[in-house]
Amino acid sequence: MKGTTPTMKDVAQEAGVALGTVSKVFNGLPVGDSYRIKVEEAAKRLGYQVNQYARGLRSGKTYNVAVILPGVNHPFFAALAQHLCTALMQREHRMLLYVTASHPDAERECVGMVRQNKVDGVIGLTYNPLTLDGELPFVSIDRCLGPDIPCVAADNYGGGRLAAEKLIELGCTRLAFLRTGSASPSETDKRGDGFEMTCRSRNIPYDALRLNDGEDYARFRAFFQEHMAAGRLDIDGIFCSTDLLAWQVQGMLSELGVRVPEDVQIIGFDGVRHFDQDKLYCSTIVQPTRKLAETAVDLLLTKDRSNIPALVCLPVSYAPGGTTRE
Amino acid sequence: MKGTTPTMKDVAQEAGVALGTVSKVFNGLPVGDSYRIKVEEAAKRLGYQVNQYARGLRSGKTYNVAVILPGVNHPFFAALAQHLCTALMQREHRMLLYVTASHPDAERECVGMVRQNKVDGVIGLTYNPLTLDGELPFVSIDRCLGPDIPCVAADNYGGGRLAAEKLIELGCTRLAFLRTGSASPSETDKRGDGFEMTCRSRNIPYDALRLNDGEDYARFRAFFQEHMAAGRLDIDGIFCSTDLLAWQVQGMLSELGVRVPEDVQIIGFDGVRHFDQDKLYCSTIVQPTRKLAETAVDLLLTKDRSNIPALVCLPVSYAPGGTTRE
DNA sequence: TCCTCCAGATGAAACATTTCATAAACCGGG
DNA sequence: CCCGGTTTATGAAATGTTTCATCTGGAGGA
Repeated sequence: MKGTTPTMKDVAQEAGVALGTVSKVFNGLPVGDSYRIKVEEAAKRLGYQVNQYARGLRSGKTYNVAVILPGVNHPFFAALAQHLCTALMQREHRMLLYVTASHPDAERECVGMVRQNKVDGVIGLTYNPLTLDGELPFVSIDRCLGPDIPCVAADNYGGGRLAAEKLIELGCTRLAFLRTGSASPSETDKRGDGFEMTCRSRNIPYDALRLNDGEDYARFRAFFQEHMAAGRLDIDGIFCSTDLLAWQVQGMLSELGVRVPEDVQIIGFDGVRHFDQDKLYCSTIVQPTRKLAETAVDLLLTKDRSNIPALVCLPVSYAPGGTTRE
Repeated sequence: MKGTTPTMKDVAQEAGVALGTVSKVFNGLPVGDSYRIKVEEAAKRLGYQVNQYARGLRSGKTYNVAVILPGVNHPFFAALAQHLCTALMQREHRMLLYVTASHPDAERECVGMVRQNKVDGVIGLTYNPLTLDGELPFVSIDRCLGPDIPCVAADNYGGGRLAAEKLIELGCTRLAFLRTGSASPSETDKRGDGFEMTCRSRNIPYDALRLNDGEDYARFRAFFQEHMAAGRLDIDGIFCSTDLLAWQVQGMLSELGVRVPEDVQIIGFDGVRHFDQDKLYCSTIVQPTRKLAETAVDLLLTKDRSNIPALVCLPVSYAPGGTTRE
């Protein structure tokens, strides 16, 4: 017992081999079997663990990955964070989590800390393109930031189509698409685009109401009141760009005395759940959160960074959650 | 432009000073003002950032902290994670997040990774005592693990008392305490203890139903049915050990045709909110999540580890959330 | 003018690893 | 048994810090 944590040199001495040999064993490089065994046994005897900081210093590989999220309070981000963490750990990496609260300043600050910390790569769901200039492998989740930044996202367009198809299938004849401005500009729009395309091709009348950044939810309320002119809502199917919005719309409608799903059916987007339980907030288009996380990690850790797809689009699915007639 | 990231040596050269002087500047050690300025300007010119791995290797200080949580899906844990992250970043540390899903195996695995990663300390909300043997500074959140492990927790006992007092104040005459077995054994019990003490001292009749690990929620349903013998519920105030439970109890009661808060008032515990919005799930005893996180971080980063309090107990508060008459 | 001190700057050594040029070991074939 | 050729182990150099023993310059006293 030396009282101090054992080093590779100690292991080499204990095993009676050279320092470099021990290094190779712990990096999976080819080593003669007899040597490998000697080293492994010596390491176990001493309780040796690789010092990640020395490794990081010398080789640049640090085995940890920075994850930048707007927050972890929202269940979609929370699920993402959780799956990213487990996916990374399965691949022997650690997750360095930065939360930005969506402030560009905070995001910039994170980039500084990320660079300072010398991580192997960054997985981010951010608003600004994060000026990493290709210094570091970067994978974006749910936001296409540029041609040379790989992005993994749910099939937002297809999800929009699916929502429209479901509502029509469930008997709706007059639809609406509601969207908040706080979400990213490009991706959430695709949900609306898919929705509108389907409505048009099926010849179903619809309204689309997009809130700009900073605008109040009051506009939604006004929208509903307009459509209640005849005493009852003249819309019977609503697609909301997020479950959060769908949840709030439910509140507004119940205040107005409109019943869900009897009078109007609502479909949200995300597939988030109450607590970590099963219950959905509403009928919804479910994002494949786990698959998103795993794909992002795989993409990031791919050795050959020359031919990486610019966009991986994962399929979504429909799940009834009480705000539709099925 | 050298094409490679600048090192301290580069900064020293650029500033025309010695290597050690640059080091001192970046560690806040005393340096002559003229030197300090020269170094800071040179560093800015080169865009220099301290290499944390070299620093960690040499000095043992790594400026990152491991945070071990059962999960990040539950809004209470999510809020905790978020506040821990910001509190750490404010103190120039990074958060290495490990999620365990409450499996002892996963927790053990985390300890290994933590040790291997050479972090400055660990903040954990875990089930098992995490055999760190005082190797590393450790702060436990919400669970008292032992005499030499500092713990920061909400005032669970006081919260239980507060819940009982509120219900009584709001006119309840027959109370119940419900608790799930999945939460930690000791801490959640304190909530019940406080509740029962107050009921007893105020001479209010009450039932207490504690679910053991693995037992089904069906027992709660059975409990309610028993108490509906007279056609209507003979209990008019319920205290649930968590908001999650309160939420599910609401569902059961609405199935039974019991109205909340007209027939029975419910108070939960945690103070978690829908998404990251304001809306509470129920009337509740609010945990000071942010304060918990900040205290844990401060405790962990305290230099002088000799006289650290074994338990810091933070005050809770009551917040009406629709399941009480105020 | 010279000597003594002292605050403060200096740079070599150490930290634990990876990598690479070199050396040793091994294996067949003549 | 020896000799090329190939495979595999070796250990010194290098990575970017911090630390500490040493050195320097300047002020103050005689």
